Amino acid sequence: MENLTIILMNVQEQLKVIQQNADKIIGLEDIEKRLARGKRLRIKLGVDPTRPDLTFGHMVVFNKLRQFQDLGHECILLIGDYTATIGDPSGRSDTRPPLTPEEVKSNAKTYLEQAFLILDREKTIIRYNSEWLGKMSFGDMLMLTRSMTVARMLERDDFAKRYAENTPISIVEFLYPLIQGYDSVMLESDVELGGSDQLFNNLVGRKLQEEIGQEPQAVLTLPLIVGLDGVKKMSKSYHNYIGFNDSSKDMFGKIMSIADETMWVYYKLLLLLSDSEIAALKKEHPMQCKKDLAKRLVSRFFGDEVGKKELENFEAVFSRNEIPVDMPGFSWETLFPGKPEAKLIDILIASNQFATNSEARRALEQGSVKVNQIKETDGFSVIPKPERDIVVQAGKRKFFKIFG
RNA sequence: GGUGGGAUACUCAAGCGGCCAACGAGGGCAGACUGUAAAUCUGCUGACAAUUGUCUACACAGGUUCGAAUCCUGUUCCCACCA
Repeated sequence: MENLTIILMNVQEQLKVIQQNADKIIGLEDIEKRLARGKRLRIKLGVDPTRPDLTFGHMVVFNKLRQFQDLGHECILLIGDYTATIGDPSGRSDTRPPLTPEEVKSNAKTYLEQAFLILDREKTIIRYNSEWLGKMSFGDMLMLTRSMTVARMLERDDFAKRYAENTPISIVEFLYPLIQGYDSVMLESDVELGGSDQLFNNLVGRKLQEEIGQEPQAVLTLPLIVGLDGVKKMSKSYHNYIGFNDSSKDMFGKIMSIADETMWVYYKLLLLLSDSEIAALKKEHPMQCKKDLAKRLVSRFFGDEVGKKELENFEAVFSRNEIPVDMPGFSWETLFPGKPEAKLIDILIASNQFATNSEARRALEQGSVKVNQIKETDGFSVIPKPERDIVVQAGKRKFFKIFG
């Protein structure tokens, strides 16, 4: 079945798919040669299970792996479980504590659950680098370090920068690219995927394979996607990300909050639209395009029904200033058992929608609170136990309902 | 191993004995304006408290003082330079 796909699609057609959205491809001719002789390519994507929450940044790379899957190639998702238990030192900002094997295992599990929202579960081969790294001796490791020089390491952009700025670089960090490269040797991969920041590391794999006499892997990097701020790359540490685990409402809202320019990038990298398709979209009203983007992406993760629902919700709340179709609700009796009335401030606090009481107070002071669509600034105004539902709103995002 | 420098709220970064819950910038939140945004302008941004009150905070532990983020002592961690 898979082989059939390969036969049906000729080399040039495949190369076109493979090259779509690629940032850099090192060894394109190697890919072409292997395809020409009918080889089923082995694709490697290494993932780091220290942070199990996937963002749309990961989606760009997963999309590419998915494309390879659809072409019928052999796709390996390599979980860096061994490396995670050592601790990833790359954090200039925060040092990540090494994880225990149990943590790694459970992280990997949640990671995979999310990854399969994009990947084809049936066609994904899962491997763990502890399979071989766990068996390596110190001597083996020393052998490996012979293939790399300090000067070459310092070619890597971020190392060079940090060295110049006197920011510390730990020796383990020098070891990481080697370890990653060794993974490629063990897997005998034909192509390694990664974000554009992984170029150097992935090239180390290519080099090691060559030294050992394997056919060197090609390296295909994908652009890093820009985050919600429209400036920095999407990353959890910048708090500018959209996560696979976000609620459908948050996902929709976050997408709507991106800048217009960012939207086209998302169309291209996340939905894989072609340039001509995007050019056509640009003729439409940007707001319409953005709503459509949000709806399509939310549908991708939550299904068409939810996508449609969130669109309606958004239009109601933001375009028509209405209340959303669904929101959290509390019954009066659970909040104020036996009480015939309550102060507005106490209602806000009891609803648990505010991180602190002060925050609730501030919302009132700033005039963002509405009760049944009517603005309220006095926290001490008394609300009687309602006969019918009342809707409380704070800002554009917080809504909740109290039923009597 | 030696010498110097540093540790302040989400981040960066002032403050160097009272006027400090702590300048300023970024971020976040809210309001105005808009096409959802972006940009712009304005306000808020430790907690608790029915206005000006209390508590907790400036690495940690003590001390000096009427009073300390600010001075002293010790501890921990970080950085640079020299070995």
